[in-house]
Amino acid sequence: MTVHNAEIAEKFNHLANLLEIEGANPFRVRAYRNVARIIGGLTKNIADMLAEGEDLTELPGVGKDLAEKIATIVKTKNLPLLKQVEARIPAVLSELMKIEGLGPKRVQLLYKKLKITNADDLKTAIEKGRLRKLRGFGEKTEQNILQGILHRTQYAKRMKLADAFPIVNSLLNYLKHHKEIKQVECAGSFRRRKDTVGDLDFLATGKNSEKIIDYFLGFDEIGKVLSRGTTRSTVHLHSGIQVDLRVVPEKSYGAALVYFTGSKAHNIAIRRIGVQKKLKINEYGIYKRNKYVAGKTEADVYKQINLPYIDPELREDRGEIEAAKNHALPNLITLSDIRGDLHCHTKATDGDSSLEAMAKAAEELGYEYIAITDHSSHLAMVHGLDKKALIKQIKAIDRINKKLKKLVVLKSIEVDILEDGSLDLPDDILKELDLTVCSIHSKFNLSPKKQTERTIRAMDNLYFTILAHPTGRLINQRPPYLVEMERIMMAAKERGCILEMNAQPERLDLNDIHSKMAKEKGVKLAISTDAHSRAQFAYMAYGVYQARRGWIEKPDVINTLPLSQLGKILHRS
DNA sequence: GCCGTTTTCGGCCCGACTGTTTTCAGTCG
Repeated sequence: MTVHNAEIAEKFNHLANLLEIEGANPFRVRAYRNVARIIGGLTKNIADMLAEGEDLTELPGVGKDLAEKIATIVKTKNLPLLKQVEARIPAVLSELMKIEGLGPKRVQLLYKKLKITNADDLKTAIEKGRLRKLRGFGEKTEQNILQGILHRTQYAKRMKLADAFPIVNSLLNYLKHHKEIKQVECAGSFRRRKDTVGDLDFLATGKNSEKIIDYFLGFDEIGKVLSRGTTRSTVHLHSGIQVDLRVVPEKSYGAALVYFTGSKAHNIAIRRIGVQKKLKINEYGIYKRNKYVAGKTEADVYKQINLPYIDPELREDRGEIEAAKNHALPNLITLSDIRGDLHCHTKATDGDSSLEAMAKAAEELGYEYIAITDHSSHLAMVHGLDKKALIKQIKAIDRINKKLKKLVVLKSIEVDILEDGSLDLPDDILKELDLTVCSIHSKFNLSPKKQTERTIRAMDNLYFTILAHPTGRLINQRPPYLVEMERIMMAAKERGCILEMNAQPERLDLNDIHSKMAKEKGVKLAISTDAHSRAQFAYMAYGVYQARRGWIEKPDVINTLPLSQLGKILHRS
């Protein structure tokens, strides 16, 4: 079994944490964190790259030493240096660093002086008043750490992007009502449209920053104020979500927006370019010999370092800066490019709305087509359709298409891929459909090899069109099932099959990295909502966000095509 | 540990806020 990129990245992150606690050279620690991030964002398997004889030192931030360490992990599944460090200090200290208010220095002190290695020990020590005897620790710090432990046990998970939207909108509405505030935006991973969001970073401009901070602290959803300065404040909402507000002058808005949108790695990369050009870049602007030269808009900031504007979704230091330098940034897909939805359900199985209601809603959205894809009978708990029921639905669609003027309803099914790779309905009925959406809903625990071969066997069926939610993950609920994604993509490409970017907020499957991988391999995508009600057609936005994070452009996505061209893609053979 | 239009050595992004301090370390983003 080959080592996954994520496992390699995890080893380096863990190593970085432990070395940081030991007080190692911070730049060496950063080098390990950096390589973890680079590997985590790769669209190729490191193991495959090595097998093909690629030189890993070509990767940014990877030199001779790291290339050797990576090769050792791939060969032996072990990192000897990590073993050595773990022999010196307990591996679990890495976990303590995740508690708010605890960094490497404090964790080191707690371990050295009080032999504390976990949150339970720490809580006991605080309750017995042992912490405040340490130099640099006082009563307040004790209480803050205690709160940090509590907060972490209650709100360990990042929220789904879709869950952030209503909170962001309500706070934006509140802030926009203050006359001192000129501009306000939610930046951070929310603005990069990452699939999950940790805390929310708001940015506002205005002259009287203290008044603005005061007003912010009057927001009625605020539970606890963690910090409060003249230009910045951090709070927890009643819901447990952390919100930061930063106030800067208007001329700094662009620079601050770049800074607060991140990612951190992207910021470091552009500041480094600044250093090369003898420019200092911070959240207030770009400075040449301490003189302000730009910062009002984001485009101004990028222009000063000779780069075009980079869309927030791309700002992960995953090649966007290189692409910007070469004028090769993607022209990202937008919601208005979408002409139809190729995956949705009706009352016939587990949807909430009738066929007619779904068609009407799609027409109101201005779509040219939708595919009705109810479940097949193998999914018994939703009363999936058998052949007879599907024939009945086909006839109903024929009747409704006669009535519709602007929209065409395509006949389809979300057909289960069975354990042996066969489809859950016979070919003689599948051939009557315009397309099929094929998915795995059982046997998630097969070995990666078996799961992959199951999927590829299914694609061998000439009536297989789209592979739905290719990894089956449910954010915060179920990990992706293990498949060899590169093999699946190559198989899809050879056979003319499409991969789905499922837009349900808890799925977003393919993820961003897999989307980018699909694009690089030339595999076409369908962005589909899997709507189970009329309202869920709106999830298309989340699918498009995720696709944008995966560098996807309009031509990569089949449901940007007019119906006349779509048919050619859907029919294989 | 990485890296090179000042460099193969000596740098490495930059600033706000808190708490425990008497001038600053630690943490966070």
